[in-house]
Amino acid sequence: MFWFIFLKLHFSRAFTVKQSLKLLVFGYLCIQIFRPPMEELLVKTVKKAVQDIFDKELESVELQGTRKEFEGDITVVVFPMLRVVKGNPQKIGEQIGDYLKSHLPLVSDFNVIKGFLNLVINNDHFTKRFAEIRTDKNFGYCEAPTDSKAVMVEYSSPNTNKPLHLGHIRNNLLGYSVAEILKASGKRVYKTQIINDRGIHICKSMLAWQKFGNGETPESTGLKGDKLVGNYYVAFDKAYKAEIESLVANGMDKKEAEKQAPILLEAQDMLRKWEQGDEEVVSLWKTMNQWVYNGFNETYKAMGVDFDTLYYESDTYLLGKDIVQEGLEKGVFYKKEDGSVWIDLTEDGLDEKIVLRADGTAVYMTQDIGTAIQRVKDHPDIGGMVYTVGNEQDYHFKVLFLILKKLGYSWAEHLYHLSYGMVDLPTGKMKSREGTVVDADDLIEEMAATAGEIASELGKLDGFTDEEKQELYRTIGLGALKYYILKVDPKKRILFDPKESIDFQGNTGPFIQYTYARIQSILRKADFDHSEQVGEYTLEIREKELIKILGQFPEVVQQAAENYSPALIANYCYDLVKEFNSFYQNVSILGAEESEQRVFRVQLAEQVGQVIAKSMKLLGVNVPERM
RNA sequence: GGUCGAGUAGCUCAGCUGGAUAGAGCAUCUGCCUUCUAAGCAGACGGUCACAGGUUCGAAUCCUGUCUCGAUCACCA
Repeated sequence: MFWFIFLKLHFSRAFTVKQSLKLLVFGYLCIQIFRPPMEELLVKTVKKAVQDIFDKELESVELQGTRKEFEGDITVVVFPMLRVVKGNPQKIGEQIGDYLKSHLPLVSDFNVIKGFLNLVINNDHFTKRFAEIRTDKNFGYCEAPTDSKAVMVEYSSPNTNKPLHLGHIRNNLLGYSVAEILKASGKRVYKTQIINDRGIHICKSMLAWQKFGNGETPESTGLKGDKLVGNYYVAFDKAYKAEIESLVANGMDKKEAEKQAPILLEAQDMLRKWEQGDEEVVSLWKTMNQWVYNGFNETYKAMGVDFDTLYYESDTYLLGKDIVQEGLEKGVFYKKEDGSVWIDLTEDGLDEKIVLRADGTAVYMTQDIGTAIQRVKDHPDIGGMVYTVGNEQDYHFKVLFLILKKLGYSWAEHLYHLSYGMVDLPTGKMKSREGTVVDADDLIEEMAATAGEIASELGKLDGFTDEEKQELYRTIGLGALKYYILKVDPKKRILFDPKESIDFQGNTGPFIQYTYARIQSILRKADFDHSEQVGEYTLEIREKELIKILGQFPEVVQQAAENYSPALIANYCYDLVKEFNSFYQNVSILGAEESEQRVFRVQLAEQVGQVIAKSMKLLGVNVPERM
C-alpha cells in the first residue's frame, strides 16, 4: 500500500506543533525533512519535564515562534497544560523553563510572560541548522520513490473555438504550479489537459469561416490561428443574433427564433455530419483545429506551461457508455421507464443525476466517467487525479467523484477538484462572444512592456543586448502576472481591473526577482573563497531570523502540496525576501569587518537565493541574474 | 428556496487544524542612495475581523442564526 496512516508532527508557519493522527491523502513520508529535530526534542522534553515535576502526562505540547517583540526563539504555550497541571501558568512556565535549561544544552535561556514560556535557543543550533541546509543540495524537495503511485493533474482544457483569456491564465498557472509543488513534495506527476475539440461551438466557428471567411488562413492574414478562429466564432454569434432579430421582426416568438435561426440549424447539421465522419467537414475541422493548436502552443510557450499527455474530446466523447452498463449490473445506477439511466445520490446529500440519456447518448458526466477510467488504463500507475476547473463546476465534480467511488475504483479515493474562483472584470463576467475578455497573449505582452518601461526609467541594464533586455522584460512581466494571480487563495474570486495595472513594487513578483538579482550581484562580487563552512560564529538577530525562515521551506512545500495551494509558497517566499532585504540594507555583507562574517553572510545570501529560486520555480516564475 | 464558497485597513490580500497588542503591500505622509542594485530600507497614519448569540482561561479562527456578494441546483459543457 502506498497510502498509510502515520503520526505527523504538524508545524504551521508559526511553528505550531501538534501531534495528530492524520490520513494523508497522497502521502509518502519524508521523515528527515518532516521532523525538524529541535521541535521534536523540545516537545519530548517538555513532556518529560511535566512528568518529572508534576507527575502528570501531557498529550500534546503547543509551540509557536516567539513574537519579535519578546526575547526568545520559540515559545511553549502553557495554557493548554492547565487542564492537566493545576496551578499558576506563570509559575508552571518558570518551572518548565528551569527544567529545560538545565536538561537541554539547546536551551540557553528563557523567560515567562503571561503563560508564554519563551525559550532562547543556543546559537550553535542555528549555525548547525544552516550547515545542514547548505549542504543539502535537494533542500526542501522530496524524491518520489520510483515505484510510487502517480498523480495526474489536469489543467487548461480549452475549447478550440477561441483564444485563451485571463480565466485560462489563472487555470493554467494554478494547475502548472500545483503539479510542480506535488512533484517537489515527493509525488510523481503527469500533467494533462483534455482539449474540447468537438461540439456545436466548434461547428459554429467552422460554419462562419465557410460562409464569411473567403479562404482566410493564419498565413494569409498574419493572425495567430486561435485568434483567427475566434473571430469567426464571434462572427457566427453576430450573424445568429441578426437572424433572430429579423425572425422576431417577422412575428416569431423570441425563444422559437433562437431555435429556428437558419445559421444555427446549419451548424447543427454540420455537427451531425461531423459525427457521421463527413469527409469535407472533418477535413475543415482538422484544418481549423490545427490553426488553433498552433496558436495555443505559442501561448503555452509564452506562459511557460507544459503537458505530459494530451486528451482530445473527439477521442473520448463516446467513452463511458459501457461503464454505465457495468454500473447498472452492479446496481449503482438504475434505469427509468423511458430508458434513461440515473444515479440516486440523495443519501449522500445530493440529487438524482442522469448518466445516460433515454436515446442512449452520453451526457457530460458519462464522458467524464469514461475519461477518468481511460486515463488509468493508459497510465496504470495513477493513484489519484487533480482536476483544475473553476468553482462553477463544484457540484459536477462532487457527483463525478462520488460515482467513481461507488463504482469501486481504488484511485477514486484520491480525486481532488482544484476549484478556483472566477476572474471577473469590473464590468462583470468575461464573455468571448461579446468580446469582453482580457486576451492572454495581449496581457502577457502588456506586462512585458510595462516591465520594459520601468527598467528603462531605472536604467540599470548597461551591457545588455536588446535581445537580452527583451527576454528580461518578459521574465519580469510574467513574474508580476504569475505572482499576482498565484498569491491569492485559489478559492477566492479575482476582480481584475485592466485600468489598474499590476504592481511591480511591494508584495509582487518583481520584488522577489529583484532580491534574487541583488543576491546574484553579491555572489559575482565575492571574489574570495567562501566554500568552507565557518567555525564558531555568533549570529546577528537578522541572520538568525533568516535561518529560521529558510528552515521552514521543506514544511511549506509539504503544506502547499497538501492544500494544493501555490499561495502558501508565494507568501512564504515573500516573508523570506522581506527579511532578507532588511538584512541586506542593515548589515554589510561584503564590507563586513571579520573575514568569517563575510564568508558566512555570502553563504547565507546564497542559500536565500537558492530558496527564492526554488520557490519561484514552483510558481513557474523565472528569476533573473540582473535587473 | 436547497447546497457550496467568499465577506479582515480607503484598495489588494495574509492570518483561520483557537493563543500574546490582528499582519503585509498599494495609496497618503517623514526620513535614507560619496558603502554590496532605492523595483529597496526605516518609520507614521489607517481596523466594530459583515452582524448577533454561544462554546472556552482565551475566538478573526470553532458552533448556531442573520445579512451581503458569487456560483450551482438542466436529458448544457
